[in-house]
Amino acid sequence: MILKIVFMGTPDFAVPCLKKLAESSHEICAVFTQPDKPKGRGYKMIPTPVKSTALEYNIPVYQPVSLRKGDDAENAMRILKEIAPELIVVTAYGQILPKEILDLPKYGCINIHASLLPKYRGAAPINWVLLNGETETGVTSMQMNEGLDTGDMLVKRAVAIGENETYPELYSRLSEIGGEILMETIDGIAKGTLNPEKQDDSLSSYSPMIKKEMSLLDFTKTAQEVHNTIRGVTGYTILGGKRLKVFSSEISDNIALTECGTIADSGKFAVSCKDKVIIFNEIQLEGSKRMKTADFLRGRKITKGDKLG
RNA sequence: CGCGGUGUGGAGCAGCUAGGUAGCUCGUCGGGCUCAUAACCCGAAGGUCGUUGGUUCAAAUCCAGCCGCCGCAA
Repeated sequence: MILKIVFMGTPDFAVPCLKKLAESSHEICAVFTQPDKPKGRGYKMIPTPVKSTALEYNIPVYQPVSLRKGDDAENAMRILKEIAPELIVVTAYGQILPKEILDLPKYGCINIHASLLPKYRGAAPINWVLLNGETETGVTSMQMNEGLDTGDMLVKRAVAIGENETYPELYSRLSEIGGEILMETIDGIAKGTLNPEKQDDSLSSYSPMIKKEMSLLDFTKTAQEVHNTIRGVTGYTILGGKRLKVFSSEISDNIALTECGTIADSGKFAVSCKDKVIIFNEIQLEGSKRMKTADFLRGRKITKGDKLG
């Protein structure tokens, strides 16, 4: 069965889903994505990843400012009614759909969410899973309702998280899985083989948006907590008055602890936390590019006892 | 025109403020030491100093434009 589908999504995470759809036999009538915004240095206008992908496949793109109010919302509603999709697929779109849209397609709207629902509902599940040091996460598809990630679950797949796995790595893995889950879900809808499962609200948790202050490393915390911050939101600290981003790290059991926030081993860029020493593996100093710490240390000497932060 | 940093042999950096022989830590190659080594010693190769133009007797260094990379902000 070939379905008429409208796709809604914005960031990289949604791209594998869109690609799978575009390469399937289904008819992708339109893509909705957030408006282009001035971004980056010099406020250049950058199209969203989903927009770029849609254009590659010659799918019409719509970018309403809002789906809930204003002229844009009315236009969007008119367009959607005209298209009359049988299914709307939403992945990390960044807008809340009004009930009118949820009820429009014959098969309703489905959403791909990067967590094992009902845990980690909300905007930033991947970050929070890492911040909390979870060892397992996954991707869930659901039949959307008016709540935030509260719809009935359709297909779910769990994956193990690596000890040192970082946000970009997990993000990319889960986005690929998202594409697979989506196709399974659509197959299930077409064949009528799905068994929607209600979410148990008593087990639910919520993952709010990430604030940038959360990335600042606090070496008075345990090494595991610092490590999880680096993994979850890419940590940063201050070295010689400059911002130092830390992209990846590992915890060491062999290096002797020194005062919190000081260099414990200058040959490895090891920093003491509350209980153990953490080793930075990949860093970037403000104004410079991202590099392995081994490379960094060739040009910039640090001394045991130097203080960060 | 949002603010700022940066571009030097294969890697990471110093040198630029007060123009005048290209330096450091590594890597690579050759040799030595060693039972042996990622360790140590000796030696070698490798750079139009991002690019274009300007000032100058002379520019990596001063001036202007362009390109690339990056931090902040959004």
